[in-house]
Amino acid sequence: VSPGPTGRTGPGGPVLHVDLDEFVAAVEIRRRPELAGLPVVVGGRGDPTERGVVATASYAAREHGVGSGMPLRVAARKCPDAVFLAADHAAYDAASVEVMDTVRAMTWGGEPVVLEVLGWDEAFVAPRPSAVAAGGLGDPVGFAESVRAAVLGATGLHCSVGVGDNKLQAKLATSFGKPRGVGRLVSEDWATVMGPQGVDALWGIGPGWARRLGELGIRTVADLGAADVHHLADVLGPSTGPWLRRMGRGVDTSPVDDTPRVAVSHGHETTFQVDLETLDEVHAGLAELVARAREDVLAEGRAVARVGLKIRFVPFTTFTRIRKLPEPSTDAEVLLTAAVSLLDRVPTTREDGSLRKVRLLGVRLEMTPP
DNA sequence: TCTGGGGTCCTAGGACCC
DNA sequence: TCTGGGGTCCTAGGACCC
Repeated sequence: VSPGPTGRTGPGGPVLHVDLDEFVAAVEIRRRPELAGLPVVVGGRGDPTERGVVATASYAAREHGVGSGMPLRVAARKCPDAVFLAADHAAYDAASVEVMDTVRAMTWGGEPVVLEVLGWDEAFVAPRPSAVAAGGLGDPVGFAESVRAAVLGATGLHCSVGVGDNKLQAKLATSFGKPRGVGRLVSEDWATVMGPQGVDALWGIGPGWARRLGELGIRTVADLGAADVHHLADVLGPSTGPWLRRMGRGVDTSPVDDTPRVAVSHGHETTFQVDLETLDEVHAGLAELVARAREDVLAEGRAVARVGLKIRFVPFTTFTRIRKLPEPSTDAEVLLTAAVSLLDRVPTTREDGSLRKVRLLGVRLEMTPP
């Protein structure tokens, strides 16, 4: 793992968004070539009769209507011949490092690129400000093609690349390039390409915001860009309102920033294959989750400031509770005691005093700043 | 055929203090 | 004769993303 030199770009230069094609499925197919072209579904423990959902489906599986977030049982009904696999996080971590190291080693305009990693399979890429100022970057689309070729050559994995004048545009452009291609969306095309689309086509606007905006009569990206900013701020918040309007106009001034992310929290949660029915089982479940989350925190040499509990009862009623510790701690007993104590703030019993059936438990440990 | 798991950020509202 | 106005800390939960 070789972190690149720290840099960030200002507005002005081109921005690329690199997104691996069917990443998780592609990693599985790479090590098992006999799966190529077959419907492959990764999720849960790889058993479609269990509780779990699809994490990634190969393009062949998507042709059968299988998509991420879908219950595995549904996927098995839609595509009985699919190969179901358990998620192998370590393999995806390793493949991701291969890809990111490959891109990070590239130069653009004679200088190392700035690479901002977003997750396993996505990154923003920009030229350094000094390279922008010096000119001679060449055609960004040509550079995007060279990124695709480099990643494929070094890792055997295909990706798509978006080219834009900022991160928002580049991110959206990638979908125009998928799969195995380059898409382009720049400011001068914004109104034509994005204006007529629904607001939920934007990155960061999901069903919730789309519904709230719809109640204000704002349905398209063009509507959003033309909305009154004071009204949006009043109704949606002083920070969210203006942010939404800027998005409607294709404006995004956030830099591509390769400063390593500092984790805020670590957590684990489990949906049980069989609902828990006793308090002993719940305590044992919490002990397991606390232990796993604590290992992640210790691996970073950090301490825990707040302990969070998530509990989902049958059928699907979910509560979250969180508590600040009197002082930061990594002590296993302290963390577990805090997690268990949060159960007292949740309605855990039915009218007859018996425990409600527990479908999911989760623990989240929020850390002090490093 | 019921609805994962890992995260981040934002907002609202209550408590508390001056 | 109704109960100011900030500011900060804390928690619950919504919303979104991969």
